[in-house]
Amino acid sequence: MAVTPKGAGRHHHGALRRALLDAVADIVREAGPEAVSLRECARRAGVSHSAAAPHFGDKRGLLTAFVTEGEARLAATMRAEVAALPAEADAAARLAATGRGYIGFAQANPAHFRLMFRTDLIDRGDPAWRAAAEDAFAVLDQAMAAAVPGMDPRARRARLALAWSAVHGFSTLRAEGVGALWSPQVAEDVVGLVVAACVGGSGIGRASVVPPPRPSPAKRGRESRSGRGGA
Amino acid sequence: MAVTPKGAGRHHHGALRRALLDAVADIVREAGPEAVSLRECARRAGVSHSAAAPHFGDKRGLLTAFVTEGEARLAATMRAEVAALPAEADAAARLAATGRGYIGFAQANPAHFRLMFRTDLIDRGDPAWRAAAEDAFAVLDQAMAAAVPGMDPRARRARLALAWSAVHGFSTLRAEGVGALWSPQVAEDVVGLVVAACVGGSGIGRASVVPPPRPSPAKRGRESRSGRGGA
DNA sequence: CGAAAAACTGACCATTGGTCAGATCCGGGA
DNA sequence: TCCCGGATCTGACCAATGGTCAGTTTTTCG
Repeated sequence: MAVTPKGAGRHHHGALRRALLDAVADIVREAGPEAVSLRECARRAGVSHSAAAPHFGDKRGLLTAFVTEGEARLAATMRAEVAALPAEADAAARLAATGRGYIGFAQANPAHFRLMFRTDLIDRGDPAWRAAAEDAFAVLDQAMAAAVPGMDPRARRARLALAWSAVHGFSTLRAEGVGALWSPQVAEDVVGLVVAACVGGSGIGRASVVPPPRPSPAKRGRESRSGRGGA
Repeated sequence: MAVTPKGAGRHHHGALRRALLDAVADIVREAGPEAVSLRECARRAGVSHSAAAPHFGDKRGLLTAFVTEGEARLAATMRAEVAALPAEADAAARLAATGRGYIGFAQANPAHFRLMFRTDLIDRGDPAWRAAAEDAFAVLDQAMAAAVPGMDPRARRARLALAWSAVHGFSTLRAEGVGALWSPQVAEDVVGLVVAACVGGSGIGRASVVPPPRPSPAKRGRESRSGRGGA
């Protein structure tokens, strides 16, 4: 259908849907999730504020579509972090990479991340959102399943909850501006501790964790890629 | 009402400040943090919406005062959980109790808890809020310090970040309605895992942790036995 | 070509937070 | 006693927001 150059253009404005979503992204990036208003989005897209209704229904619909893209990007970030691992990386290392991906996404897109968990602003019944959220969760779930194979359900669920809670809590506190003293190094250490707590007692092969509580100076594994310090 | 038995009343309304804060608490409890509006609070207190200004300045001031009380109650809840421990409880058990207190407060007051971390709605420069927040943090900080004495700074900070992130993430996801499948048992298990990860190897005296991942020796089979997407 | 369908506009409404002049009440002086 | 200063509160205004609706414009299709 339609030989219109952009594909979806009807009025003199093409792809309004995309333009509105981009406007949301801009506003969120510039001024935080609270600054997003239907009218400002429409203003930036050059249309009247009523023009969004045919595409998204209401503000909640617009924001739901926006955070749905966020879920997809979160899942992609986690998968990319795993894919960047050397081929011989074991399941624990892949679980750690998944956690780094989660935290990394939240750090790179703090406002977007915050909006993704504002359940009052999004429609959690939306099928597209639900699918995207479940897919993102599946990345973590499968990484955990691979890291602790054959674990009994209760223990496995506890570890899944721990891992998700830890990376989510870390990301949330950081995005919200609390605990500003936390550096990327701390993030790395937290992920290491989580993986260690999930896959076994203390010393796993790869996940070089911060040393155990003995004051004696144990060999602290040289961490891989956490070059940048301080924040 | 009441001819101001106490000393703070001037107009025909006594303690307006307290009445407004109580109104906030009611609204938050009944309809969530987003439903709080200056006008509705004033309506419930029986005054015009401008009456709040002399007491709180603006809406942000009112909410800041409200969440300041929340920080105090959070700290009190954590301390109470520790105090309920038998006298012979060790530092690890006290750390676990602190974590349970954090999660318990969030579960008992989900909307209040959510509001406490809406940094866009509160004034984080407010001295009273700052003091209350630091006091609440100190509870966790001191419990951790007692649990891992003599640990080097980096390792200690990583464990502090892990503990705070885990209990905060768990509480947030729960208050936000995500991960609804998580039971109190899961909360207990998560706290146990966190404490174990912080204080050392695996088995702490009191914190009954879920069993470690040693199900059976040689098994390398299906790892990708897909998990369920958490709704 | 013409009609139906969809996108979009502009106006209207209720509600919100903030501000302001002025009314009201309190306490402390003359 | 009378009256004034200061704080409290009211009612009115304002700008902005989200939602709705009738109507206009554009596209698509019969």
